[in-house]
Amino acid sequence: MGVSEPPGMNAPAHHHQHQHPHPHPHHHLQTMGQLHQAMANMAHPHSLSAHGGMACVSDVESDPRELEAFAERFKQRRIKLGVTQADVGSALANLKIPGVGSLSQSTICRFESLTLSHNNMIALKPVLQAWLEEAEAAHREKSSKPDPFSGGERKRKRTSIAAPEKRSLEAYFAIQPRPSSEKIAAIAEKLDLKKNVVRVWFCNQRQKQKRMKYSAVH
DNA sequence: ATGCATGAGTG
DNA sequence: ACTCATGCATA
Repeated sequence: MGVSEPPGMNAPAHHHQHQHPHPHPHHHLQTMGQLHQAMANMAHPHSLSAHGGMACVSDVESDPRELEAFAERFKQRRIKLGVTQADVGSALANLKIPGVGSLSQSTICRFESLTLSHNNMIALKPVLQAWLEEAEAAHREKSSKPDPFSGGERKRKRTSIAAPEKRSLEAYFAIQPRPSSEKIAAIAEKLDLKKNVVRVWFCNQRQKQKRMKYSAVH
């Protein structure tokens, strides 16, 4: 696993982070810069109050501030170990935690930048924390272990919605975030896009609104 | 880092 | 048909 992470610099604008699953014609510096928002949430807890029985199935009690702090620490320590987001994702499978397999670079990235839903963050935290501990322990032992991994193949194409169309969609979304199937069809025709593309766009837009960073009062 | 997409689960 | 967690492909 000793994939290296080039000491990246941050460019405030846009940068790429490439964790090459396989050799590529061009290289990028891996960098990451995330603005930190200072959020002052109050979400306050603990009222140990007594509520009758205890039949609850989920009492996720983790404040946003705690998560934010963890994500930040996680990222720094991960980089310190010289491990990429993609490496973390695949290494998770080696932890053999029941019901936990590997994750993609995307998901690790989103965890670090808090662009996942609150529940998703809560669910992933213990797993990533476990990985981090293992990784740091192994690092101390420094028992070098090579890991020959090979790449994959290229497949799918990604449709891209042009800026003008995107602006229209945003306008529609503003007035109606959940258009009916027929409304979607109408929009699709006006913008000359496939109906399914429009439908998925709305779904993703809604999901975006629910991400930690933008959803919680900030 | 992020846009568009899939699939499981729910109603 | 939607939500939610997640990922491939790409900027």
